Amino acid sequence: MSRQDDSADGPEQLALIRESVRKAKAPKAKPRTWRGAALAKELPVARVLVDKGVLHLDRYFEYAVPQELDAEAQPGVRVRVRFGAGSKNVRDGRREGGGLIDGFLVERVAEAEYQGPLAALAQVVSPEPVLDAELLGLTRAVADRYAGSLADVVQLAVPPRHARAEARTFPPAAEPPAAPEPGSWARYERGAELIGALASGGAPRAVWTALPGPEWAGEIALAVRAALASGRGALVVVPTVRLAARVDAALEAELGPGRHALLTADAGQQKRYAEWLAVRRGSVRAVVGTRAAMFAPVRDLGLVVVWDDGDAHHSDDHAPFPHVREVLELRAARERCAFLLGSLSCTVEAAQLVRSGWAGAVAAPRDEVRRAAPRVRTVGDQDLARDEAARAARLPSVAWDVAREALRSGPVLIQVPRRGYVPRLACQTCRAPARCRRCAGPLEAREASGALACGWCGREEGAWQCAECGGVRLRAQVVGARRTAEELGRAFPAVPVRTSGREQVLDTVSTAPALVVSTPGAEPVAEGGYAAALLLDGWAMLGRPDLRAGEEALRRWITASSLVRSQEAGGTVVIVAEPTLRPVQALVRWDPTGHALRELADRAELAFPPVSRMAAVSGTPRAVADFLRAVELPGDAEVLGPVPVPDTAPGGARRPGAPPPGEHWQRALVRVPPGSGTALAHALKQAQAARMARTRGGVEPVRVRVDPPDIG
DNA sequence: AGCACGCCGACT
DNA sequence: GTCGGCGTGCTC
Repeated sequence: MSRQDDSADGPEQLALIRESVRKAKAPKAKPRTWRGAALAKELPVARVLVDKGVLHLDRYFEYAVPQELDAEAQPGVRVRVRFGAGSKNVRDGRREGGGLIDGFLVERVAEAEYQGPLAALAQVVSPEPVLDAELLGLTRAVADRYAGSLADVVQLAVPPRHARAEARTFPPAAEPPAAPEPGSWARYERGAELIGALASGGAPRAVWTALPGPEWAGEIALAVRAALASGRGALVVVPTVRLAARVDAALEAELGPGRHALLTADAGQQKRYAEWLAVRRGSVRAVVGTRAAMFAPVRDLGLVVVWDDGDAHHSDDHAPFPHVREVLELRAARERCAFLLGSLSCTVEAAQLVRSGWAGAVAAPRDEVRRAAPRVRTVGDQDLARDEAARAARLPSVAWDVAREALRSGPVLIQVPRRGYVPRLACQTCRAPARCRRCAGPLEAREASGALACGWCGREEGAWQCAECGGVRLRAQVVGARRTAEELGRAFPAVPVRTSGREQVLDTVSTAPALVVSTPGAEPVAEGGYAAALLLDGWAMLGRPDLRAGEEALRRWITASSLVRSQEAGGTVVIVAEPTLRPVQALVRWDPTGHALRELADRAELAFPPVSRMAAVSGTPRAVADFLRAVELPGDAEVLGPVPVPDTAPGGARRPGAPPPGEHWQRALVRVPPGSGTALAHALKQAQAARMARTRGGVEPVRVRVDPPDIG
């Protein structure tokens, strides 16, 4: 179909197209929308990403561009269009129905691919090209990576509009700062090299194992400054608002005021959009924020940084659940910029980046690590058995002694597992998990009565006996933060006890002696460092039936322990856990990278992620079976299961994304070797799209998730 | 998701 | 004949 020249009936070029299609059927159809309205002379067709759920995965819809919108209807702008079956009702010359909905103008083209008649753009909401070519490319790559829809990813990437913020004018960006000296980066092998490469416009990729202590935030700020010095922009993503504030302060100190933006979801809509616009318009060249900031439209990006990639906050909680580390990897590759993954600990994925050669390792020499880390002492089962005091007081005497001694010189941190995090009960003697006799689900102690019951089927267990060794005693009672605080308060009556947890998080504590009871992730920073830390109930953190249990436990211990003074300054950590366990040994030796490398080797042997790529397909048994039959998987794909999905998480809480109440779902895992991840995602997306298209004839939905988080 | 279209049975 | 059931398919 060719474009008509606009001579006699110029205003109606596209209407002619309509007529040629319609001629056979309807006598005449000239929609009111176009009557008298001229169309844009150049590129009169707009491709629009319509924001309308998952119904049409990644399809663009074409609209005619009226002349008066020609100038503003540029790629990337938000538009409003009529959409819906009602707009097809043109027989009597009326064009009604089909409400106005939002969308993004993706591109302008000369000719429509769509064979039918086009409707006109109703409105350009604002001329701000929020979804420009770069961001479109990134969001599409993320959607492809996760077998998700482009519209879903765009929703994560572009914050809601706020007109007042848009009307503001933004000052031009300040001149680049001078290149920094390496400073405390000199403590790391290849640290100075990294800063030098950033400052001179290079694009190094590094996995950085940070030394314990609070310096990491300043070190990130220094890396950002180096990237800015090269005339480029920089982006830092941290897991929590609290850490964002810390890096924010470090950036302020390094760059001075007004040189960077803080992008967090907790700011109000107006502020959030204003900051985002300041970045988009190039007024601000450095950004720190929480996970949504991973899409921040930084101009001429020179460096992306992700801090503590093991923190679960880095997984978005909206479909398709992209992970900050993965998205920033994509950005580093697409925008040819530097990539810095920093952590006190080390994930298997980070180890994999180094192992594969994609990134280089930046770490301190052993003796530097030993000097900076606290001394770590373990209390294992044998110690506990010999320790009658521990029985009575629920705290081993080593811990008492260390705490008493440390309280002379400063605060002591006590880390206790969060309630609800605590997993299944285990046999006192052989530590085998206690399982339900009927369904093999995890046994739990009922909160109110203390009675034993299955976390899956609810069956009560009156007379448990270990299936492995015949033992009849269970180890269980994890003491909650409040109870621990009370007991410690009685034991040290002269010392103030403070708690930091879910409901109230303390940011800092002073150098004065105090007992600080905290759940993981909520540990306050102590000025000058804690004199000691007690990591209680270590076994509970390790008992989770999760592939990541060891890595996660180590990460939490290291995070808490790194707030403690160095060994030289007398800092001590006591951990109540078996000294033979791998993560415990890694803590004692302060070797998170070694731990991750060993875990990685195990995963490779079992063909588990990240050495393979996995996707989960869940739904009713029939839906999963139908889906698996229809999907055209790559030849090297392997299907595991399906198996029933428990609708409660360990601990009894309804897990997010659980099947609708009353339905019992199944889940299959699909696994492919490295290199076939893209093909897998593509196949899943195709099958899902085909399914959506005829979701009417009683077709039940399936949920597809690439990189499922809870493989156990 | 809505909403219209279309191909079947009960009605004025 | 025609009104209206809901199963099917489309939305530029």
